[in-house]
Amino acid sequence: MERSPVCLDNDHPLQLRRWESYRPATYEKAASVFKALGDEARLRLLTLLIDNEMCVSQIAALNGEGLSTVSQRLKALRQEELVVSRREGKHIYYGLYDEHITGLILNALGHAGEEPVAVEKAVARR
Amino acid sequence: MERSPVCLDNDHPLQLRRWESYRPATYEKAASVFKALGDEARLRLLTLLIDNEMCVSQIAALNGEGLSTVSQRLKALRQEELVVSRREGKHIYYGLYDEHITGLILNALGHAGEEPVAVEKAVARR
DNA sequence: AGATCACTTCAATGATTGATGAATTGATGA
DNA sequence: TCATCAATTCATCAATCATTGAAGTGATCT
Repeated sequence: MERSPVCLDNDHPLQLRRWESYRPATYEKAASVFKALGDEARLRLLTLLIDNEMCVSQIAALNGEGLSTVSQRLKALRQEELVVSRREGKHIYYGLYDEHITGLILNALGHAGEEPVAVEKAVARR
Repeated sequence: MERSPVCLDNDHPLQLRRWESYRPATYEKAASVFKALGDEARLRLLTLLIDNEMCVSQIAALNGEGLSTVSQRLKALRQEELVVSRREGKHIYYGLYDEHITGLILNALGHAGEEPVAVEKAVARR
């Protein structure tokens, strides 16, 4: 690995309390949830489930996608506890895990939907 | 592609208002922000920046990593407007883009840090 | 101006990831 | 019980991603 500069000699004071206060498993878990959300197809699927509890074949038909494609996506979301499933007759219905998930998605879409900000924003924020 | 079942014949009523109300670009942008957050190394780096505005070589030295590794990570975060940079003398200092980012990270870490929930949680929520 | 320093960009590599058809599971209905 | 249907799992392939050393950039200092 390349050598790091030695600017620490110049005595940058640091307070690492918050950074150190989380366990490795916490970072791992939080990152894996974000990763599950970080795919356009999965995010659209989650948004769809805000208004409608739906079965797998419905979702597949609605988007013209394969069953296994949709099922794999739902598996990823289930593993992160973003959705829950429920069998009813021949169908398995999926819905969002809880209201916290709804808030997370709507919040993100709300921010992403805003117009591009001015270049000066990063400076003006202080 | 495999054939979809035809359960739509069974007449599932749907209301797609919210799902349809977002533009493709909105989903794309929101997903790409989540994707940037969905990497453990980047998430740790962001958390570090909550308490400390830091220069690249400081970060690298703190974790025993290469300069270019850290610089590439910061580039990804910059592109999603999660961090801002500022030159001061020989150093370039990085900090979080705004307080909204701080809230997003702390919220996610807070949830991820909770103890594993009971199996019945998904049922009990209704 | 020339040298040095902090950082960024480039390019190559290995590791993950998402989509997909085929095979499988498990519940339902004849 | 046997056939059917919805959904899942498996295995493969292409595409994307993170890391890393080397080369490049641009500001600072003498």
